[in-house]
Amino acid sequence: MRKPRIDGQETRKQLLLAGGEVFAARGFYHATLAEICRKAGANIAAANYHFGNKETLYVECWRFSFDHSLKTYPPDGGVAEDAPVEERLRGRILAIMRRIIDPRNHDLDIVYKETANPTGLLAEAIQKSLEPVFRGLMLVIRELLGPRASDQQVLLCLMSIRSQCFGPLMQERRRKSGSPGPPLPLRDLIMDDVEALAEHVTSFSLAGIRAMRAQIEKPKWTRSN
Amino acid sequence: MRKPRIDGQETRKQLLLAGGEVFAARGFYHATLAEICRKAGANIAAANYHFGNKETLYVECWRFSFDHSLKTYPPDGGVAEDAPVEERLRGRILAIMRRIIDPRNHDLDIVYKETANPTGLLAEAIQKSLEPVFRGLMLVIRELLGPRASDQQVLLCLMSIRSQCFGPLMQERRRKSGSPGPPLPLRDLIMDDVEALAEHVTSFSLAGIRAMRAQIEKPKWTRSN
Amino acid sequence: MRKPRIDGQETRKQLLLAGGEVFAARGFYHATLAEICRKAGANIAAANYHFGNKETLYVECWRFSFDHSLKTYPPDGGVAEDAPVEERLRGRILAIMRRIIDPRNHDLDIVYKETANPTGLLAEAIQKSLEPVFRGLMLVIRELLGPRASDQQVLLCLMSIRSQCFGPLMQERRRKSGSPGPPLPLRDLIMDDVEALAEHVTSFSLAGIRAMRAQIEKPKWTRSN
Amino acid sequence: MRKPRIDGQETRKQLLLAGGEVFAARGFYHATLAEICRKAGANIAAANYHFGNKETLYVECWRFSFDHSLKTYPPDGGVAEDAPVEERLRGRILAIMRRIIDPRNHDLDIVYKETANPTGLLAEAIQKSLEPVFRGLMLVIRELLGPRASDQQVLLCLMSIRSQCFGPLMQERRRKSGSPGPPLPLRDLIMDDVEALAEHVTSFSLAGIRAMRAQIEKPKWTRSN
DNA sequence: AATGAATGAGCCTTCATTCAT
DNA sequence: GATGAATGAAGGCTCATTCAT
Repeated sequence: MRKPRIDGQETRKQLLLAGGEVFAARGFYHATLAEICRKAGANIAAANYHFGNKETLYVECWRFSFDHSLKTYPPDGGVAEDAPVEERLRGRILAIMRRIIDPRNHDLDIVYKETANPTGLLAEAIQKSLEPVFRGLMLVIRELLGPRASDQQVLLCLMSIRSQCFGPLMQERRRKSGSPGPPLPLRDLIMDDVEALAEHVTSFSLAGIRAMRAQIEKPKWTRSN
Repeated sequence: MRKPRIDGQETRKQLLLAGGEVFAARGFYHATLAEICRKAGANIAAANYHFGNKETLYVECWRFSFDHSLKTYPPDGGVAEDAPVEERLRGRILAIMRRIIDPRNHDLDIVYKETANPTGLLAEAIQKSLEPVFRGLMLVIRELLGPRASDQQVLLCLMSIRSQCFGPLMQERRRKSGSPGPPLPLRDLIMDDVEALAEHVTSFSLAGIRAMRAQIEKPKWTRSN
Repeated sequence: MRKPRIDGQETRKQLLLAGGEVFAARGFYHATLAEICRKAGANIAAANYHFGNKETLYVECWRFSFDHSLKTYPPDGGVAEDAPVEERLRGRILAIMRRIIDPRNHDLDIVYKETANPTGLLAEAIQKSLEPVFRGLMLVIRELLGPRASDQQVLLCLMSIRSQCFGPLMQERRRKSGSPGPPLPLRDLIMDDVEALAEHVTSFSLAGIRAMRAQIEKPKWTRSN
Repeated sequence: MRKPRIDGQETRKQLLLAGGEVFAARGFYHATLAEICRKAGANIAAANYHFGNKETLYVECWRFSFDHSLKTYPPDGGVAEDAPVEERLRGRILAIMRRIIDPRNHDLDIVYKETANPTGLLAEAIQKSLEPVFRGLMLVIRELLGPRASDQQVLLCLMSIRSQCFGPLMQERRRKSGSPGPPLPLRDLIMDDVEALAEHVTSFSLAGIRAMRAQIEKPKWTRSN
């Protein structure tokens, strides 16, 4: 009753796909090889055959998921480099949100779970792969804040935008995970229209950034006012 | 050789305190009764004796932690009801952040872990206890947005502020948990000064809200522009 | 269906006894907690409850076995300190052999298995507990060799005696372990009479030691002869 | 991408060599086919392909190792049959010890491990191949003991010599296996000079045998003394 | 009231073996 | 002839829970 092999790497790929799902849904510790292998249609020993142990499988799943994610959703959102800076900000915010919302995408879910219950196994991998994303966002923010903005001010704005992108993920995941109900009415309306959400975050943040720029460039009058 | 107990409820209280710590640090699934009981200086069977099972202990720990948290940090931040609305917003944002930062406070950590790995056990409790907090924040936002704002617009702004308050928590926790390093420089400077962070979130968000109000109240001109 | 507890430490003791048997029969790696617990009439988790892990159980079993062994068979064989040196040698040799032969004794079997497949867990324990035995034997040998014997000469004789004591153990164990048959005829006759075996080793070794002493004290004549 | 093989039997030979090493180092149960095949530069399935199962490989490895061992170290130590009997004893003792010490030789290590954890697979093979060695030694001993010695007396002396040859192996192997330190000082001095060790065992044993012969041939005077 | 002792379920991992190529 | 892939069995360990005291 051995399973016929269409491709030698097929089982491995199925394990990576199933692992991405399960690790995203449960996190490293609560995920079980049994569930992953069942979803992949493989024996429970297959995971250890292909990846040696659970930890390696975890890292490989994230890498696999991240690679696919990056291809599908380029960080610049497909907006041209010479487009207006507001457009480029909108593009980047939308790209992040689409990555988060896409149910076939698991890399950011895994990062989220990893942050909640750190294993330390993804620390390096996450930094290496997310830094470019945030660095690109930072350049856009710096451009919007003007040349006199300090590093700390740029980072504060980055935090604000970043949090608005990732924040809704928490609630969205609870909805899918079968939690009883939304904590507040109307939430679903928001979540079902990513573009509207991205539009809000963009305009909300643009206003915040412009206010900060105004304060930077006219500190005396602002105070005296 | 019985351990002296002035009050039979002392062990129970120690279990609630230790449980708050451990559930906050590890989440429901990864927390073990053994660790909780060890920290509480109690036998491993004490948890089940006092609370019946792990699940009940979990809910009780959160409730205990939340009650204490609410007393220590009233949602209005101690700002008078007749203070300017901007001050009341600043007060509420600062109150949330202080709750998060306070290392003796565990309720929001537990909520965070619960969101990452939902058990469903806290859904109702969280909603009942957090709703007043957000509802208070919503009233302030509605006041700032003006009478013509829709529910959805209020909720969008609530989401923006809420995310900016909770977002940094993720990274802050990673720092304490012994994760190697900050993903970006200067982060520590921000986290060590909660008031500065709250000030940023407040002014950043006030600008966002005001921009939205401007758009609400002058829809024609905005459109025609 | 919980097992009634006559004594709280009863299970622990049964585990130590069963562990001694199984570790002696199979060695650390091939011994299984399942077999030990079955023999002890305990659940497979009981071993981990009482000892934490297999390694600790291993060390404790050896210690338990060694303590009992040392009480039952004092290294001097019960011979008075002022008895003739030949008698003291005979007593020590007989004590070692009785320890080895006694089927209820497992400490030397465990040492033997540990030597074949070292875990490193017993290194310190063995040295601390066997050194006194061999040191006592060494003093007797030095007395027999005379004051002019070098350390190395004493150690060579110690090795000769020691090997003659332990050597037969190898074959004896094979007989009990169900190996088909003795490699040579008449072996059983020897093994069934420990006293005769000890007598042989004593007189054989005394002759060897005396010959060495003769060579030490009359080196010129021996050579010229 | 097939690995080039000049001779189809090359892999088989490499497996026998690698198996000898690993079985000698770990014994049958603790040795793994994976390690053997890795050392042999072969696929993990090669072992079962060539030998059917682990047990057959084990027996074949021992046979292979023993055949080579017997060629390299003839039991008589290369001493002529008409040499003095003491010389012939010395030759045989030295031959055994050299076989044991030679790091490329594994057959006696395998026997040692087999004795510690018997599989029963080598019982017949060992007897058939070791009996000639001990039988040769026995003839020499009988010659030294004289015509009036009983079989049992010959066997006792055989045991004494045999044990002195094999005994040090236990400690020597522990030194190589990375065990921390020698149980007694100066041991290394002894082990590093096989010839000196063999010389000691020879003269020590000759004295023992001669003493036994004296007792055999003058039983009355000895008793009356 | 409180606890030491015990247990069953479940997990990750190793390993010899087998199958299809 | 030879091997990559896959699998079932078994082992050590963790943990929430329960029992008897």
